[in-house]
Order: sequence, then C-alpha cells, then structure tokens
Amino acid sequence: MLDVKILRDDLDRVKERMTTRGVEIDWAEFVSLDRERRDALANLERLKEKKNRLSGEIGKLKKSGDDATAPMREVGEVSEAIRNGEGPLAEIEARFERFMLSLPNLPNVDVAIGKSAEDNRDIRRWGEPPTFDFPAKNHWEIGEELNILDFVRGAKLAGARFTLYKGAGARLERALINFMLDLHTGERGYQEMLPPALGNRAALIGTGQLPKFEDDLFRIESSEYFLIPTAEVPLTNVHREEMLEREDLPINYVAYTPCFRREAGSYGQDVRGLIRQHQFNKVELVKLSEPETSYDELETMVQDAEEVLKRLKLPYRVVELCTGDMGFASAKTYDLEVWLPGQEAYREISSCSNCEDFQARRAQIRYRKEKKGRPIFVHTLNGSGLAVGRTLVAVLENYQQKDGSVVIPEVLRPYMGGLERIG
RNA sequence: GGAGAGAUGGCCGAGUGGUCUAAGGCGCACGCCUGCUAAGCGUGUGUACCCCACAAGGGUACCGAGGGUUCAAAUCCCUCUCUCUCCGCCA
Repeated sequence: MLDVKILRDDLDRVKERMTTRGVEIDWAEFVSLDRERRDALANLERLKEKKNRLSGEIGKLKKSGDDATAPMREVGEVSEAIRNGEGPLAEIEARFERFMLSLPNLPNVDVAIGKSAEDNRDIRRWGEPPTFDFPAKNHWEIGEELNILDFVRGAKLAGARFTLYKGAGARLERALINFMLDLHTGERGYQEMLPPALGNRAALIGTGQLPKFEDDLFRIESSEYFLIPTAEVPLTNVHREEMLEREDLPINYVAYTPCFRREAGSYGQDVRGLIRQHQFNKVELVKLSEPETSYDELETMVQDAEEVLKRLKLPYRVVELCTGDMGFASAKTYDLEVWLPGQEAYREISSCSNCEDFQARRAQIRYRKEKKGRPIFVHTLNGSGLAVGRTLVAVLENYQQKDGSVVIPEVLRPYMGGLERIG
C-alpha cells in the first residue's frame, strides 16, 4: 500500500511512475473518493464532539440533581444525525480502502522503464552452457526414463500439474532442499523457519496477494485459509502488527515450504514437466531491513541466491526486471535465470525483490529509529533461494550423460548418501 | 469435540455505567542532585486519522474483533477470534 500523503502531495508524479507499469488506474476516482471521505469524516467528528460535550453536561446535571431533559433531547437529535452519517461514511471508507489495496507499488526511480520481459536488462552471466555430443533431452524425458519422475501417476493422485517424485528423484529434491537450507543458515546468516503452509486473509493482504489476486490462490472452503503461494507470505508476516527494535534489524529468515498456485490463465504454458506446477517446493529468503540499507540488502540477497547456482555449477544469468514486468508489491526485482539445455533457454529460477515499505504498511511492521522517535515502516525483501523443482530440472538437464544417466553435482553427494550418478 | 478461565498502553498490572481526559509500577527521555561499582528527586512519555501550512493549536477513534443496550460502556448483553487449564480423540 502506498502512503496516501504522496498521492495527495504529488499525484502527477505518482501517475507518471505508475503508468510505466502499464496499469490503468482511475485517478479521478481517487481524488473524489478522498475528498468525499474527508468531508464525511470531518462532519461526523464534529457531531461526535457535540455529543460527547452534551453527555458530559448531562452527567453533571444528574449528579447535582438538576433537570437534564433539555440536553437529553438535543443529544437525541445529534445521535440520530450521527447514525444517519455512519452508513455512508463506512461505505466510502470501504471503497477508499479497496482502491488503496488494489494499487501496485511504485517502481524505484532507477528501474528501467519497459513494457515486458523483452525490455529487461541483462546484468551479468555466470558459467558456460554445456555442449553435448548427443541430442539433449528435456527433463521430463530424463525423469521418466530414469523412473524418478511420474507425471501420469501425479495426475492420477491429484490432477494435471502435479507430479509424483520417486526413488532417487524424491531424494534429489530433498537433497537440494537440505543443501540450500544449510548454505543459507550456515554461511549466509539466515535463521531457519518452518512456517504453516496455510495462511489467513490478513497475512495474504499483508504481502499483497489479496484482495486482488484471489484467483491465483487455492482456498480452503471449510474455513478462511489459503494455501500459501510462497513462503514470502508467512515469513514476511512473522512480525505483522509488531514494533521492532532497531538493533533487531536486519532480520534474515529462510524457510523451505511447499507452494501452491492455481496457475489460472497459464493454460498451454509449460504444460509438460516440472516447470509450472500447482504444488512445488521452494526455499525462500526474506529480509526486514531499515530503509537506508534495503538496496544493499537486495544486492546481498541476489548473491545469496546466486551462490546456490554457483556451487551446483549451473550456468545462469541475472536480469533486472523493467517496470512493466515487475510483480505487484515490488519496487525493484532481479530474476535469476538458469540455463536449461532441454529448452535451450534461460528460465527463471529465482526472483529477488525489494518491496520497500509497501508490504510493511499493509502489514504494519514498524520499528523505532530512536528511542523517542516516531515508528517508521521497515523495508521488506524476498527472494527464492531457490525454486527447488526448477533446480532439479536444471540439474537433470545440465548433468545428463550420453548413456541416459545423470551425474549428481558434487555438493549434493553428501546429501545423497554418496551417490554419484542416477541411472 | 466437551468444560472452565482469560485477552487492558513498549512491558507488568488495577479498574463491574458518568472527573477513565485508564491508577500504580517497570522501561524509556530530559533535567537536578550526588563522586565511589549505584541510587535518589523532578518532569515528561501511545497509535491512527481529521481540521490546519504535513507549524502552533484543536478534534475523533482505539482497553482482542464485530455488533447491541444507554443521554453516557474498559465496565452490561450478544456473536466471533485467539491464549491457557482439564477431559476426550488423534500424528
């Protein structure tokens, strides 16, 4: 959520920057709503002030045994005027809040302006895409031939976009999770968390999935819970409605969780294989930081995610998303894209964003810079470190051998009981 | 699932209809005093929003959430959420 004050003070600049996201926003609606709201509020508060004053007088009169019928009759009229005003005000406030919650974050000023992924900026590349003296296979071919991924039975158990991992495949997924967690906790200063995989409405509003993107989420029908689409939701909400101490910051959390996404509107995209699933595993990094250092923290977080790929010796590139390609809550985002020989393309495997105070304002996560100072919103950051299923895809495709087997990256072997090769 | 208890300001904790404009304490901030590993004394101390120049000043709301009774609610009534204790069931 944006600060209402910047909308009032500098609407033209906000309009201009918001336009770079490619979203249509009814600004006239905002201006009139804001005006209506303030008028109605001021009017009602005047009435309440009068009512409180009269009530006090009645109390004094009654105490001294005097007649209070006149002020009581007057307060009755004021009360009715208040009742008549409350309904309309509540309606205006609800509309105002809906509007504010539906506004995406403002892109940071130094983010490149663009319309789509084509306008993203290449920041750096690491590693060389491998060359094969045989036709490179897709991971779903490799997985099925090695009998470690079963898409047919995954569909039988749940449906399309669900996969059953088997044997060494299941273990490889688990090895990747443990490897990533150990790296981030052991060497990169993150505290490991194991949060609920379901979240309530307030949590999903806090990080920005609700109210606008309910269609992307799985909802539990019998109660007001949603399956989390990412551990960003629970991790960022850990300190929702809390006042933090300056010395606590930055806070660095890492968590492995399953993630659940409806993938509505992505029919026909990545229909085969593990790339786009309704349920997938992810190791997520979240930071809460002071505003002054959040962009340094973003750079660090990207490097933390990159380190996973470096140790796995998987070639990748870092891209900076342009204004038109960024997510709802983000002010600046870097994507890590890993090389997939089966597709001969770089595919997203991590997305690291600085949301500045956008989520903190929704979730009321604040701290005091000085003991006596006013509370200020922290900056929140999140990044995949990494998407586990896609990492497994990258391992299978980059480490595939001519004989159909797959070599296990060295750093994973301790997690695989010393296994060096699948198949 | 059943029974009971509870939810008050950064923290602890009083408060069962009208100076609650929330006692008291801790913590914190500022000042004073004092020189001996510290204490004492005084003053102040929330959040959000609205009016206003985002100043001074003023107002409204907030005692888990929502609704109700009343001229008046932390206080009475209803619903919900969460926490704790006990019982049952269960990984």
